[in-house]
Amino acid sequence: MVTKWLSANEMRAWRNFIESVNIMTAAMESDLAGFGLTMGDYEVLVRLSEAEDERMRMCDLASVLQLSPSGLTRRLDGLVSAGLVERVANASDRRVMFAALTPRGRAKLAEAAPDHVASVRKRFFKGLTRNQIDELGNIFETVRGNLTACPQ
Amino acid sequence: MVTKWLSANEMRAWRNFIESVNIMTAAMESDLAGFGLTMGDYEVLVRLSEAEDERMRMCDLASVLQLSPSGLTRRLDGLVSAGLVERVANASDRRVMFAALTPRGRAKLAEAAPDHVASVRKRFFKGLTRNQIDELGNIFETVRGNLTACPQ
DNA sequence: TGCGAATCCTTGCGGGCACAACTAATTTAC
DNA sequence: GTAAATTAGTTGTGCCCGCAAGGATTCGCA
Repeated sequence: MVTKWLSANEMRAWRNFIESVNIMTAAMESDLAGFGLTMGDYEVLVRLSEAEDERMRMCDLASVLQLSPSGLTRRLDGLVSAGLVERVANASDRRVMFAALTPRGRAKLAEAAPDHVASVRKRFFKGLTRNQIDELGNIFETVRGNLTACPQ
Repeated sequence: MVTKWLSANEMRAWRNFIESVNIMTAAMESDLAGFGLTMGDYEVLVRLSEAEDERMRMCDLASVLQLSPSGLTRRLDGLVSAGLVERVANASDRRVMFAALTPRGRAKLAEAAPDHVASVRKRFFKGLTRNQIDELGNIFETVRGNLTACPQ
Protein backbone atom coordinates (compact mmCIF):
# COMPACT_ATOMS: atom_id res chain seq x y z
CA MET A 1 0.00 0.00 0.00
CA VAL A 2 1.21 3.45 -0.92
CA THR A 3 1.48 5.82 2.01
CA LYS A 4 -0.41 9.07 1.67
CA TRP A 5 1.88 11.44 3.49
CA LEU A 6 0.68 14.65 5.09
CA SER A 7 0.37 17.65 2.79
CA ALA A 8 2.07 20.90 3.71
CA ASN A 9 -1.06 22.41 5.23
CA GLU A 10 -1.86 19.22 7.11
CA MET A 11 1.66 19.09 8.47
CA ARG A 12 1.44 22.71 9.55
CA ALA A 13 -1.86 22.11 11.34
CA TRP A 14 -0.62 18.94 13.01
CA ARG A 15 2.70 20.31 14.21
CA ASN A 16 1.26 23.54 15.54
CA PHE A 17 -1.46 21.59 17.26
CA ILE A 18 0.86 19.08 18.92
CA GLU A 19 3.34 21.68 20.06
CA SER A 20 0.58 23.94 21.35
CA VAL A 21 -0.88 21.11 23.38
CA ASN A 22 2.49 20.23 24.89
CA ILE A 23 3.40 23.76 25.87
CA MET A 24 -0.09 24.74 26.95
CA THR A 25 -0.66 21.85 29.29
CA ALA A 26 2.63 22.53 31.04
CA ALA A 27 1.80 26.22 31.37
CA MET A 28 -1.69 25.64 32.67
CA GLU A 29 -0.47 23.01 35.06
CA SER A 30 1.89 25.51 36.60
CA ASP A 31 -0.87 28.15 36.66
CA LEU A 32 -2.93 25.83 38.85
CA ALA A 33 -0.08 24.68 41.04
CA GLY A 34 -0.46 27.81 43.17
CA PHE A 35 -3.73 26.41 44.48
CA GLY A 36 -2.19 23.06 45.32
CA LEU A 37 -4.09 21.41 42.49
CA THR A 38 -3.11 19.57 39.36
CA MET A 39 -5.22 19.86 36.25
CA GLY A 40 -6.35 16.33 36.96
CA ASP A 41 -7.51 17.34 40.42
CA TYR A 42 -9.29 20.35 39.00
CA GLU A 43 -11.09 18.20 36.45
CA VAL A 44 -12.37 15.98 39.24
CA LEU A 45 -13.72 18.94 41.18
CA VAL A 46 -15.40 20.38 38.09
CA ARG A 47 -17.06 17.11 37.17
CA LEU A 48 -18.30 16.52 40.68
CA SER A 49 -19.58 20.07 41.03
CA GLU A 50 -21.67 19.61 37.88
CA ALA A 51 -23.03 16.22 38.86
CA GLU A 52 -26.31 15.59 40.62
CA ASP A 53 -25.82 15.87 44.38
CA GLU A 54 -22.18 16.74 43.64
CA ARG A 55 -21.28 13.08 43.53
CA MET A 56 -20.46 10.46 40.91
CA ARG A 57 -19.80 6.74 40.84
CA MET A 58 -16.11 5.96 40.52
CA CYS A 59 -16.53 4.12 37.23
CA ASP A 60 -18.53 6.93 35.64
CA LEU A 61 -15.97 9.44 36.80
CA ALA A 62 -13.12 7.33 35.45
CA SER A 63 -14.92 7.09 32.14
CA VAL A 64 -15.49 10.81 31.63
CA LEU A 65 -11.98 11.61 32.83
CA GLN A 66 -10.50 9.06 30.43
CA LEU A 67 -8.73 7.42 33.35
CA SER A 68 -8.12 3.82 34.32
CA PRO A 69 -9.80 2.51 37.47
CA SER A 70 -6.53 2.38 39.35
CA GLY A 71 -5.59 5.83 38.13
CA LEU A 72 -8.79 7.27 39.50
CA THR A 73 -8.35 5.46 42.81
CA ARG A 74 -4.96 7.06 43.29
CA ARG A 75 -6.06 10.47 42.13
CA LEU A 76 -8.91 10.38 44.58
CA ASP A 77 -6.56 9.31 47.35
CA GLY A 78 -4.87 12.68 47.10
CA LEU A 79 -8.09 14.65 46.97
CA VAL A 80 -9.54 12.70 49.89
CA SER A 81 -6.51 13.23 52.08
CA ALA A 82 -6.68 16.92 51.18
CA GLY A 83 -10.29 16.93 52.37
CA LEU A 84 -11.70 18.08 49.04
CA VAL A 85 -13.53 14.88 48.15
CA GLU A 86 -14.93 12.03 50.19
CA ARG A 87 -15.74 8.45 49.39
CA VAL A 88 -19.34 7.47 50.06
CA ALA A 89 -20.56 3.89 49.99
CA ASN A 90 -23.79 3.01 48.24
CA ALA A 91 -26.26 0.94 50.22
CA SER A 92 -28.20 -0.31 47.23
CA ASP A 93 -25.16 -1.66 45.40
CA ARG A 94 -22.28 -2.22 47.69
CA ARG A 95 -19.78 -2.66 44.89
CA VAL A 96 -19.91 0.99 43.96
CA MET A 97 -18.29 3.92 45.68
CA PHE A 98 -19.30 7.51 45.15
CA ALA A 99 -16.82 10.32 44.97
CA ALA A 100 -18.53 13.28 46.59
CA LEU A 101 -17.50 16.91 46.78
CA THR A 102 -16.97 18.17 50.32
CA PRO A 103 -17.64 21.77 51.38
CA ARG A 104 -13.89 22.32 51.33
CA GLY A 105 -13.77 20.91 47.82
CA ARG A 106 -16.54 23.23 46.69
CA ALA A 107 -14.73 26.17 48.26
CA LYS A 108 -11.42 25.20 46.69
CA LEU A 109 -13.03 25.01 43.26
CA ALA A 110 -14.67 28.41 43.74
CA GLU A 111 -11.31 29.77 44.77
CA ALA A 112 -9.38 28.36 41.83
CA ALA A 113 -11.94 28.70 39.06
CA PRO A 114 -11.51 32.40 38.23
CA ASP A 115 -7.78 31.95 37.94
CA HIS A 116 -8.20 28.87 35.82
CA VAL A 117 -10.61 30.58 33.44
CA ALA A 118 -8.17 33.45 33.10
CA SER A 119 -5.50 30.88 32.38
CA VAL A 120 -7.59 29.31 29.61
CA ARG A 121 -8.13 32.73 28.06
CA LYS A 122 -4.47 33.64 28.29
CA ARG A 123 -3.12 30.32 27.01
CA PHE A 124 -5.75 29.36 24.49
CA PHE A 125 -8.30 31.92 23.33
CA LYS A 126 -6.08 34.98 23.29
CA GLY A 127 -5.94 36.48 19.84
CA LEU A 128 -8.58 34.23 18.31
CA THR A 129 -11.61 35.71 16.58
CA ARG A 130 -15.18 34.81 17.39
CA ASN A 131 -15.37 32.90 14.10
CA GLN A 132 -12.24 30.95 14.89
CA ILE A 133 -13.61 29.95 18.27
CA ASP A 134 -16.83 28.73 16.68
CA GLU A 135 -14.84 26.85 14.08
CA LEU A 136 -12.76 25.26 16.85
CA GLY A 137 -15.95 24.03 18.41
CA ASN A 138 -17.04 22.53 15.09
CA ILE A 139 -13.69 20.95 14.35
CA PHE A 140 -13.20 19.26 17.69
CA GLU A 141 -16.79 18.16 17.81
CA THR A 142 -16.03 16.29 14.60
CA VAL A 143 -12.75 14.96 15.98
CA ARG A 144 -14.30 13.84 19.22
CA GLY A 145 -17.16 12.21 17.34
CA ASN A 146 -14.73 10.25 15.19
CA LEU A 147 -12.74 9.16 18.20
CA THR A 148 -15.70 7.87 20.11
CA ALA A 149 -17.13 6.28 16.95
CA CYS A 150 -14.06 4.13 16.22
CA PRO A 151 -12.52 3.57 19.63
CA GLN A 152 -9.68 1.45 18.31
CA MET B 1 -11.93 41.66 40.09
CA VAL B 2 -14.93 40.28 38.28
CA THR B 3 -14.37 36.96 36.58
CA LYS B 4 -15.18 36.82 32.90
CA TRP B 5 -16.48 33.28 32.58
CA LEU B 6 -16.38 31.35 29.34
CA SER B 7 -19.22 31.99 26.92
CA ALA B 8 -21.22 29.08 25.56
CA ASN B 9 -19.23 28.88 22.35
CA GLU B 10 -15.94 29.20 24.19
CA MET B 11 -16.95 26.44 26.57
CA ARG B 12 -17.95 24.24 23.67
CA ALA B 13 -14.63 24.80 21.92
CA TRP B 14 -12.62 24.23 25.09
CA ARG B 15 -14.39 21.07 26.21
CA ASN B 16 -14.36 19.45 22.80
CA PHE B 17 -10.71 20.35 22.46
CA ILE B 18 -9.66 18.95 25.83
CA GLU B 19 -11.62 15.75 25.47
CA SER B 20 -10.37 15.23 21.94
CA VAL B 21 -6.79 15.61 23.09
CA ASN B 22 -7.25 13.12 25.91
CA ILE B 23 -8.90 10.46 23.82
CA MET B 24 -6.72 11.02 20.78
CA THR B 25 -3.40 10.73 22.55
CA ALA B 26 -4.46 7.47 24.16
CA ALA B 27 -5.64 6.09 20.81
CA MET B 28 -2.51 7.12 18.93
CA GLU B 29 -0.32 5.78 21.69
CA SER B 30 -1.91 2.39 21.32
CA ASP B 31 -1.64 2.64 17.52
CA LEU B 32 2.13 3.00 17.88
CA ALA B 33 2.54 0.38 20.57
CA GLY B 34 2.57 -2.34 17.92
CA PHE B 35 5.97 -1.10 16.82
CA GLY B 36 7.35 -1.12 20.33
CA LEU B 37 7.39 2.66 20.40
CA THR B 38 5.72 5.30 22.49
CA MET B 39 4.72 8.60 20.94
CA GLY B 40 7.62 10.13 22.85
CA ASP B 41 10.02 7.66 21.28
CA TYR B 42 8.58 8.37 17.86
CA GLU B 43 9.02 12.09 18.34
CA VAL B 44 12.68 11.56 19.14
CA LEU B 45 13.24 9.53 15.99
CA VAL B 46 11.44 12.11 13.85
CA ARG B 47 13.43 15.00 15.25
CA LEU B 48 16.72 13.22 14.83
CA SER B 49 15.87 12.12 11.30
CA GLU B 50 15.24 15.74 10.35
CA ALA B 51 18.37 17.08 12.01
CA GLU B 52 21.67 17.67 10.32
CA ASP B 53 23.72 14.44 10.33
CA GLU B 54 20.73 12.82 12.07
CA ARG B 55 22.01 13.98 15.44
CA MET B 56 21.15 16.65 18.01
CA ARG B 57 22.58 17.92 21.26
CA MET B 58 20.68 16.62 24.26
CA CYS B 59 19.71 20.07 25.44
CA ASP B 60 18.39 21.12 22.03
CA LEU B 61 16.43 17.93 21.78
CA ALA B 62 15.01 18.40 25.25
CA SER B 63 13.98 21.91 24.31
CA VAL B 64 12.10 21.02 21.14
CA LEU B 65 10.48 18.03 22.80
CA GLN B 66 9.35 20.16 25.73
CA LEU B 67 11.09 17.76 28.09
CA SER B 68 13.18 18.19 31.21
CA PRO B 69 16.85 17.21 31.01
CA SER B 70 16.31 14.21 33.22
CA GLY B 71 13.25 13.19 31.26
CA LEU B 72 15.23 13.18 28.05
CA THR B 73 18.05 11.20 29.65
CA ARG B 74 15.62 8.48 30.66
CA ARG B 75 13.78 8.47 27.37
CA LEU B 76 17.05 8.07 25.52
CA ASP B 77 18.05 5.25 27.84
CA GLY B 78 15.24 3.19 26.39
CA LEU B 79 15.99 4.10 22.79
CA VAL B 80 19.70 3.42 23.26
CA SER B 81 19.14 0.01 24.80
CA ALA B 82 16.79 -0.76 21.91
CA GLY B 83 19.61 0.16 19.55
CA LEU B 84 17.64 2.92 17.82
CA VAL B 85 19.71 5.84 19.05
CA GLU B 86 23.27 6.18 20.26
CA ARG B 87 24.99 8.69 22.46
CA VAL B 88 27.97 10.39 20.86
CA ALA B 89 30.42 12.52 22.80
CA ASN B 90 31.55 15.83 21.42
CA ALA B 91 35.29 16.43 21.39
CA SER B 92 35.08 20.21 21.12
CA ASP B 93 32.78 20.59 24.14
CA ARG B 94 32.89 17.62 26.42
CA ARG B 95 29.86 18.72 28.42
CA VAL B 96 27.50 17.99 25.57
CA MET B 97 26.27 14.64 24.33
CA PHE B 98 24.73 14.08 20.95
CA ALA B 99 21.79 11.80 20.42
CA ALA B 100 22.33 10.20 17.03
CA LEU B 101 20.05 8.03 14.94
CA THR B 102 21.42 4.55 14.26
CA PRO B 103 20.67 2.60 11.09
CA ARG B 104 18.24 0.52 13.10
CA GLY B 105 16.59 3.71 14.34
CA ARG B 106 16.26 4.98 10.80
CA ALA B 107 14.77 1.66 9.73
CA LYS B 108 12.36 1.60 12.65
CA LEU B 109 11.13 5.08 11.80
CA ALA B 110 10.65 4.13 8.15
CA GLU B 111 8.73 1.09 9.29
CA ALA B 112 6.45 2.93 11.70
CA ALA B 113 5.90 6.18 9.79
CA PRO B 114 3.25 5.04 7.30
CA ASP B 115 1.18 3.57 10.09
CA HIS B 116 1.58 6.68 12.19
CA VAL B 117 0.51 8.96 9.36
CA ALA B 118 -2.53 6.79 8.79
CA SER B 119 -3.21 7.06 12.50
CA VAL B 120 -3.06 10.86 12.37
CA ARG B 121 -5.49 10.88 9.47
CA LYS B 122 -7.86 8.49 11.17
CA ARG B 123 -7.78 10.15 14.58
CA PHE B 124 -7.48 13.80 13.64
CA PHE B 125 -8.08 14.89 10.04
CA LYS B 126 -10.90 12.52 9.19
CA GLY B 127 -14.00 14.43 8.21
CA LEU B 128 -12.39 17.86 8.24
CA THR B 129 -12.57 20.09 5.17
CA ARG B 130 -9.58 21.66 3.50
CA ASN B 131 -10.66 25.01 4.87
CA GLN B 132 -10.92 23.66 8.39
CA ILE B 133 -7.42 22.23 8.18
CA ASP B 134 -6.04 25.55 7.02
CA GLU B 135 -7.91 27.29 9.81
CA LEU B 136 -6.48 24.81 12.31
CA GLY B 137 -3.01 25.76 11.13
CA ASN B 138 -3.82 29.44 11.61
CA ILE B 139 -5.40 28.97 15.00
CA PHE B 140 -2.64 26.90 16.55
CA GLU B 141 0.02 29.07 15.02
CA THR B 142 -1.57 31.90 17.00
CA VAL B 143 -1.83 29.77 20.12
CA ARG B 144 1.73 28.55 19.89
CA GLY B 145 2.93 32.10 19.28
CA ASN B 146 1.14 33.31 22.39
CA LEU B 147 2.54 30.50 24.46
CA THR B 148 6.12 31.10 23.48
CA ALA B 149 5.67 34.85 23.78
CA CYS B 150 4.53 34.77 27.42
CA PRO B 151 6.18 31.67 28.83
CA GLN B 152 4.74 32.16 32.29
C1' DT C 1 45.89 33.24 34.58
C1' DG C 2 42.57 32.02 37.85
C1' DC C 3 38.29 31.70 40.19
C1' DG C 4 33.34 32.13 40.33
C1' DA C 5 29.32 31.61 37.31
C1' DA C 6 27.06 29.28 33.85
C1' DT C 7 26.10 25.17 31.00
C1' DC C 8 25.33 20.23 30.19
C1' DC C 9 24.10 15.85 31.57
C1' DT C 10 23.11 12.24 35.02
C1' DT C 11 21.26 10.24 39.38
C1' DG C 12 18.23 9.96 43.67
C1' DC C 13 13.76 10.54 44.81
C1' DG C 14 8.90 10.95 44.56
C1' DG C 15 4.36 11.47 42.09
C1' DG C 16 1.07 9.95 38.61
C1' DC C 17 -0.68 6.51 35.77
C1' DA C 18 -1.55 1.82 33.31
C1' DC C 19 -1.75 -3.22 33.45
C1' DA C 20 -2.68 -7.35 35.79
C1' DA C 21 -4.21 -9.77 39.68
C1' DC C 22 -7.32 -9.82 43.47
C1' DT C 23 -11.59 -9.26 46.55
C1' DA C 24 -16.25 -8.30 46.91
C1' DA C 25 -20.83 -7.84 45.20
C1' DT C 26 -24.34 -8.44 41.78
C1' DT C 27 -26.41 -10.33 37.67
C1' DT C 28 -27.26 -14.05 34.41
C1' DA C 29 -28.24 -18.60 33.02
C1' DC C 30 -29.55 -23.10 33.55
C1' DG D 1 -31.36 -21.88 43.69
C1' DT D 2 -26.86 -22.05 42.74
C1' DA D 3 -22.73 -21.69 39.76
C1' DA D 4 -20.62 -18.92 36.28
C1' DA D 5 -20.04 -14.56 34.38
C1' DT D 6 -19.99 -9.69 34.95
C1' DT D 7 -19.12 -5.41 37.32
C1' DA D 8 -16.77 -2.22 40.79
C1' DG D 9 -13.00 -0.90 43.14
C1' DT D 10 -8.26 -1.52 45.30
C1' DT D 11 -3.43 -3.06 45.48
C1' DG D 12 1.26 -4.71 43.58
C1' DT D 13 4.39 -3.60 40.15
C1' DG D 14 6.69 -1.02 36.79
C1' DC D 15 7.28 2.94 33.54
C1' DC D 16 7.66 7.84 32.58
C1' DC D 17 8.65 12.20 34.05
C1' DG D 18 9.86 16.47 36.94
C1' DC D 19 12.57 18.50 40.68
C1' DA D 20 16.68 18.92 43.28
C1' DA D 21 21.38 17.78 43.86
C1' DG D 22 25.80 16.56 42.05
C1' DG D 23 29.89 16.08 38.84
C1' DA D 24 32.22 17.56 34.88
C1' DT D 25 33.35 21.08 31.66
C1' DT D 26 33.52 25.65 29.77
C1' DC D 27 32.92 30.67 29.95
C1' DG D 28 33.51 35.39 31.74
C1' DC D 29 35.94 38.78 33.62
C1' DA D 30 39.20 40.81 36.47
